[in-house]
Amino acid sequence: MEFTGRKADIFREAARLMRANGYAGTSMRDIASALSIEAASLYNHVASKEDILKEICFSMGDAFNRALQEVNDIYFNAEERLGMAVRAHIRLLTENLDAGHVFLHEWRHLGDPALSQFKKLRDDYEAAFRNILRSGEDEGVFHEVDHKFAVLTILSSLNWVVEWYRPDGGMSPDEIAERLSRFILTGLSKQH
Amino acid sequence: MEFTGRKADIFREAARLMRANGYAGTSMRDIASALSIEAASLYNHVASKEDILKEICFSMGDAFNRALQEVNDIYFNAEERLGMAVRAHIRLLTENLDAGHVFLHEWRHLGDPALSQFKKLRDDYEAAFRNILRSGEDEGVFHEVDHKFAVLTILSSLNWVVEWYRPDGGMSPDEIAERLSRFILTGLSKQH
DNA sequence: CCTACCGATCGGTAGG
DNA sequence: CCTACCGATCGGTAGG
Repeated sequence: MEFTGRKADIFREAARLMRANGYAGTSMRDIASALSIEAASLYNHVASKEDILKEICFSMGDAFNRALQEVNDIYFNAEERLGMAVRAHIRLLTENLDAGHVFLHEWRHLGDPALSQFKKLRDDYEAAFRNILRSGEDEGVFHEVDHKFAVLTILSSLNWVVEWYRPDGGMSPDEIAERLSRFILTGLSKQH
Repeated sequence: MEFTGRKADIFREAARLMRANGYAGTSMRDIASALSIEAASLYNHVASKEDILKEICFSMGDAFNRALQEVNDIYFNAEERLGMAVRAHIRLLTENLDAGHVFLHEWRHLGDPALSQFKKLRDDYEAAFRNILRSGEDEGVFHEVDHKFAVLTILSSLNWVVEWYRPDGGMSPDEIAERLSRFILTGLSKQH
């Protein structure tokens, strides 16, 4: 996240607490207490609790879209672009585990119009991903599949990383991305 | 879920509300109101709010383990067993979308000792799934992969179904299971 | 960034 | 299953 100073502190601690206890389970007093200030002082930096959620969700959503845009702007073949997209996705999630979790699960606490904007951001991302699958078919290297279904399945296996990834575990983010790419491309079976 | 009468009503409405608003975002008054009774009346049927969460999480966890046990008890080859396990998993989730969502995401609000018991239930399930992959390698039909990593990836793509499945959508649960099995086995690529 | 405070709502209990 | 209620905590504001 591109924030600095006090605001960054607030978003960081809020994301950490909301990941652990959910949006409704995290009070403004919890966030303030983590920063050793009073709850009322938070309102000098943010307008409301939902404002904090908005900033976290949209900063992550923007980062995902920018990263995928970059991958799709350069010319590479579909398999290379898939690998790059997977790596970028895994890097963003593993470098922002707390905000990533909030982005993936707590957005449902947004109210309109933020909720609709957020869904659009997510739809854009999925569309850019489908784009890669279509290229792969055009190049004759990917099976013809239901793009919507395939992208949801692929993203689900990427997103679950926030549930089990540990920075001090045995695998680096790029190693995880590499294995996921291979799995997405070739599957489990030897004979098909 | 195997409950009947008033208790079943409570669990059903609680799961629906907790899926939409999270555990902390669902009050006992919300649940009572959905049943047109007073909050205090709920305590004639359940001991506490956490008690409701416990029942939902454990009834789903038990159902998943029983289903997978059944698959593994019958003799079939690994590829058949994988297909049956996937189908059973998708059926359970799509038939219990609300409870499934709570099972997958709200368990973190459990306190010990329930939390530890729940994690054990989940670990048992993952172990039974790894069992299938090991059989597949022994039979020489599956690639040798990191079982822990592979099972997490497979389950993630199955679990994401609760996020996008709509009963009135175009795909039946068994159709979804069929496509997921194929994807898990063969992946996207034509040449590998 | 703080003190002091608002009305609303929370999980839960007593007693019937 | 209800009325009546408890102490605690909630998001947020006024005013400095």
